[in-house]
Amino acid sequence: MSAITVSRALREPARVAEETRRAVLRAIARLGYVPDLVAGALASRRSRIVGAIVPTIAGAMFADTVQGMSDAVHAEGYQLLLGAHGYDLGAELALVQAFIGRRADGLIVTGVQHAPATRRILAASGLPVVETWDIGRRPLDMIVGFSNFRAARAMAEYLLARGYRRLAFISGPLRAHDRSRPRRDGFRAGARHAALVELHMTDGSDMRSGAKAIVELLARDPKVDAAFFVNDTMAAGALMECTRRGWPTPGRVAIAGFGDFEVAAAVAPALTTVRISGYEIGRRAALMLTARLAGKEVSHAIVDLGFEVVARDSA
Amino acid sequence: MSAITVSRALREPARVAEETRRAVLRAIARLGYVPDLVAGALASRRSRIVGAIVPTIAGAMFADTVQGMSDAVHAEGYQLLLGAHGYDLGAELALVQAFIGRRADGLIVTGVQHAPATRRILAASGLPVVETWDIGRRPLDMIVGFSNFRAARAMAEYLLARGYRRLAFISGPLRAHDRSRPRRDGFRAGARHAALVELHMTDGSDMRSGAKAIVELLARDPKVDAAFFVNDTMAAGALMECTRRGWPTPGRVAIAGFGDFEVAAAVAPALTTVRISGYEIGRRAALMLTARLAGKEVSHAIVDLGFEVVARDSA
DNA sequence: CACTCGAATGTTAGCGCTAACATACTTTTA
DNA sequence: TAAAAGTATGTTAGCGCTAACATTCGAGTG
Repeated sequence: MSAITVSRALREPARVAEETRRAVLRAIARLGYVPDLVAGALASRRSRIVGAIVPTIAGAMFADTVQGMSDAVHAEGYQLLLGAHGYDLGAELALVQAFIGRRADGLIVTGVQHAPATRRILAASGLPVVETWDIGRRPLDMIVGFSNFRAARAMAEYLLARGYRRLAFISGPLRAHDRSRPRRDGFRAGARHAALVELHMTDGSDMRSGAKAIVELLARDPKVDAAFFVNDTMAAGALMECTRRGWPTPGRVAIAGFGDFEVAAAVAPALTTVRISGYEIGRRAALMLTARLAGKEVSHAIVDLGFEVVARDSA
Repeated sequence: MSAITVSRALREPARVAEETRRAVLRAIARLGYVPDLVAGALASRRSRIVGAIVPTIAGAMFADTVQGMSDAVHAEGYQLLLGAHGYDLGAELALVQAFIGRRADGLIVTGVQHAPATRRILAASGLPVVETWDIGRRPLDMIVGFSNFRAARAMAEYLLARGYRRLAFISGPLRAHDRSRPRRDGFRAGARHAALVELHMTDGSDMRSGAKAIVELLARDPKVDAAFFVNDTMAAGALMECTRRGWPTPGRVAIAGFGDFEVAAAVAPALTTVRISGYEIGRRAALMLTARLAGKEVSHAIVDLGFEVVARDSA
């Protein structure tokens, strides 16, 4: 029995006689043979590896997305090579190069902003790429996400419709290329007929930072009646701080978040937020990629998963 | 200039004349050459890939660990191949096989319980392995974690010392091989002189499940005066539910969690919990592995990161 | 019954790199 | 000053697999 027969028995069972296939499987079990996928990848020029790049894994935001990618990718028989760039476009470039060097069959990246060198290398590689977590005008290739601008604008409109008149936008550090910026711009657009205060915390976008922010905000401008946070983690932190200080929400100040993380529905009062599904973004991105790799025509190369303003008790 | 010179210029710059090295780098930049790490891995029999297997990526528990592994692994010039098995030992086996097939240089797995076939294959592979999130008597190879048993026991002792007399242990589904079991056993051991109620929710270990659990618990046994949850997520969910119902914590019932997740310090009242660092577990595991791969003698193959009962307001 | 055809299996070459050994040339040392 | 020891680069072979092209053989066809 030659090597190629074993190879075929494992990869294309239909092209091998039933009896041969069974003999191969028996021999493999007996010998504990584990096919070398590295050698296979070199010979076939397909690695069955998907590279994924997120800003950060920790935190509710992208952990779900990574889970979605992981689930979908494994279900399709691929492996997930993961990298986090910490909001550094240079680090993103390094990861893209490393993943291309690993001969990943396709890449999933976060956002639509990339260093020029990154765009160039991706284009030159000819690999299928999915951008996520945003919808841009000219995607590199495929894209799955939603409009951060419109989502934030919808929240501003919701707050105005509820009668709030002096709004605040609160974010963590505003990096050049994260999702805070379009959300701020969208919120500004929606709040253009109202007073708007902006506060950018420099020390993170976590619960502690949210707690600090709401105190700082109301000290600076006590008349603010509704605060929109760039994510639910910050918003929940702020909400808890209000509880601690006995400030009723929305009585003293209304609070809204973004993301509909698990914590949003669970806090008391429940958090008004914008629902988007990080898991679904990851899953769909992975499925689009593997479908393309399977030679299927991906008709919808731009998938807008949309968003939904979820009205709860806090605003 | 031969291929090997290019290879050396990139991998061992010191072994190539300065001038040659510069010429190589110039040519690489001009041609846009990206070394094929797959071919390199095949030839050198080292892939510079670390395989990591966690039960789940979503949720505060392991996302931090994955982040820690990712950071450390990239800093050492490795790539992270990630898999999640969803608490299924068969899926864990499949991932181990896939990662060995990918010729990962080493593996990081979660927990100390593995299918016999998994242990066999890992041993046969001869790869360095780090187990995490627990401390076992006979590790496969290296291990970094803490004693879930002792941590939970310490919490029981803390609660008794605070004067609580009727304790409850609340977890999600008790799987054969997750960290709930040693925590339950430890809590039992610490609570042996007190009344103990156990409640295992079948529908998850998230905030919603925690909220449901506390209601169910007090309906079943109104005299319980302190409830210990298997993780902070559940505990925070319960805490919020109490707030919602106007049950003072710890007035009506004391609540304690596990993990010292971000939410623990942020909720009101702040959550009494057991502090352990998921990030540090991931980071240390990765560093131990890469140190071993670099040929360094890893003297402490068993790293107990310990734990700390953090007394806050809820218990 | 020679012939085509298709199913099952085999042979050959090569994927792009690097380990190991070889060579050319320079510097040090006895 | 010739041998020894380094420094820089090159040559060869092969890592373990699979694409592409044989080959074999039995079944169906005219």
